[in-house]
Amino acid sequence: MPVSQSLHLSVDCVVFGYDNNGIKVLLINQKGIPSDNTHQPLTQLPGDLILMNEGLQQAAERVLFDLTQLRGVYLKQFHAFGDPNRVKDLKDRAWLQSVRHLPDQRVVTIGYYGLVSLQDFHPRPASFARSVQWADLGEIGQLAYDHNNILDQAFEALREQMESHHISFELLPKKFTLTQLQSLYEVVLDKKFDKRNFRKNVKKMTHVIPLDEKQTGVTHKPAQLFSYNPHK
Amino acid sequence: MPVSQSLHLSVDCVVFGYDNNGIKVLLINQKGIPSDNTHQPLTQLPGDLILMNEGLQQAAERVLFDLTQLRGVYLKQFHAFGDPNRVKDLKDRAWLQSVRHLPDQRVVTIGYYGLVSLQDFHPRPASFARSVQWADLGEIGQLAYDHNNILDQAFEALREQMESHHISFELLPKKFTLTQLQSLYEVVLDKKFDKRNFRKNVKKMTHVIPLDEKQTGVTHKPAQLFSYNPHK
DNA sequence: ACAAAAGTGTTGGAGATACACCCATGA
DNA sequence: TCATGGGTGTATCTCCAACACTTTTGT
Repeated sequence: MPVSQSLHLSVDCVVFGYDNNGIKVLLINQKGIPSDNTHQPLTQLPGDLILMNEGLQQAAERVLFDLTQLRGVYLKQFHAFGDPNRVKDLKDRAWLQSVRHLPDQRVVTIGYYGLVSLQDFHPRPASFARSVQWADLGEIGQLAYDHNNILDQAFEALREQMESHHISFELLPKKFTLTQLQSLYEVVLDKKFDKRNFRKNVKKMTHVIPLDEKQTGVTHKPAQLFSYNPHK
Repeated sequence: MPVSQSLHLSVDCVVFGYDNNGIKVLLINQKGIPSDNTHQPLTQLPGDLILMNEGLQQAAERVLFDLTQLRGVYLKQFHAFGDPNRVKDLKDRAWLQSVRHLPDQRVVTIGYYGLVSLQDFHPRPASFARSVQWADLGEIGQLAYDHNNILDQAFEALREQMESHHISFELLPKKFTLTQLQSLYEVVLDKKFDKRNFRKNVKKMTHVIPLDEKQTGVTHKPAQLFSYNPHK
């Protein structure tokens, strides 16, 4: 019986970055392969094989760090992708042959997504990432493997989480103004909200707590900062 | 680098069964091991290793069929479980040694859940299942591996799906009365609904369509049957 | 004093909730 | 004819959406 004796398992991280100009995604560019000029280095999500003794969540965090040096991003599992041919595409062959011992092996991957404030997280490439970029969600070209699909489903998951108001506040910046929170909602859900109504709703959420602290360095009335208490 | 060269991947199916008396779960009892009287056959969710050339969804459907002979159950992926020690518990060792070539190997599993009407689906044990049972959700003892945990999370996923009204109607019986639908909601969400209000809401759902058909064989006014159109 | 974003209440309407009686069937 | 669940409408209330001006700070 041909069971899953030899199957690779990976994690892929879809890290959304947020500032006042919209939503971006963290992508890495593969290193070129020195002795191969047929290889077009592709862009992909940060992801790699898991190690034998680490948990899945742990693997996602490690892989994200290994490739982009980001730490402390809250990652949430959203889906496993296991099409037997998901890494068999021609465009991906040269690269896989250069980085894997068994490049033809089937790879099942577990997708994680996260959301960070662009001001707080500054990725730097490492390992097999030649470079790292925050790419605009609207302007993503072809990615390696089935990563366009993974990205779409990750964004869908993020959106659903916000819509259902089951917000993991782990996904949000630690300190924020209500205007920032509102425009995050607006850009993710692609909807406008009324400022006063939005604030009324936030005040009902007992896990959103006002701090004794104000914005500084702004050229207008400084806003109150808020934080969240995940244990509520 | 110790990568995931040798790692097993499985699927586990959490099939909830519904009739007017509440929610049940489909469990299988492991066969005894002839030459081993230290082995206590355990109860577990239907699940097994995936094959090399099948997709994950396909694997879930096949495994469910192999063990319980059920076909046509709509299964939805909800989470991957990958704790490195999830199959290392003492209680599971004897069994794994009897069924696996590499019993000590790490196993990552993808969880699927489904919901069926108890009247329409009659499982029969096959493969390594000695017997099959619909167990009452409130009365589940210790299961093999981390299956108690998987079960809890599956029920949580089902509940969330119903709460958010993103109901996959694939999960519901093909033909149903509004009272049946209501009491399904009630038993899953553990809440009572008002009959008239519930019906008003259902009438707004354009994918719930009334049939020209009535209940038969009941000792009271026969109810109209409804179905759903998933393409709406 | 001006620019720029922060902050704040009220009202009308839609949608949710509460509630009780007649109907069709099989025994 | 009786027992059983099926099926229906209305009044109230709650919650959500719409809406505009004053406040605080830096320059």
